[in-house]
Amino acid sequence: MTNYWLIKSEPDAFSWDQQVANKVEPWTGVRNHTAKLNLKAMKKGDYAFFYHSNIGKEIVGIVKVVKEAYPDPTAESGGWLAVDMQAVKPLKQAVTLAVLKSDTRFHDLALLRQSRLSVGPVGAEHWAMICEMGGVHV
DNA sequence: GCCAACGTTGGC
DNA sequence: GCCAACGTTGGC
Repeated sequence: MTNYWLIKSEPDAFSWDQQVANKVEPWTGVRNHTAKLNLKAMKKGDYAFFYHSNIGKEIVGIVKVVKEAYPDPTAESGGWLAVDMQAVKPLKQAVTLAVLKSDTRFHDLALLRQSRLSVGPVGAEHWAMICEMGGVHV
């Protein structure tokens, strides 16, 4: 059973272009318990949207989980977790936060309901709709 | 630059 | 255990 997620990154700190260049990237630095639980629930092969917060405020690409949760090497303590993400493909057309907010079908999307959550789930229906809007299929 | 949301800290 | 103060995130 494949699950779908959305992960946020400020492009100033780590952008989609860097994700593509690096191919596989350790997703570290999550310091929020709700987000950590989401990381823990990720299975190898799950897909995630790559969202640019602050600058762009749009979904720009798709990544997949290639390594399930393991202790975050950037945390000295606290039991924080990381996963490894691999770039899959960019969206042909970025899907902006403004568009998602203006569409009532997305009102219960975690991204909109909890704006500060950096790792959140995406329902299968939402996933399919956003892929269609982005002009991609996985 | 401001502010809302929300998590964390510390006094009691 | 409650809650005020404070810090951070992220949209506008």
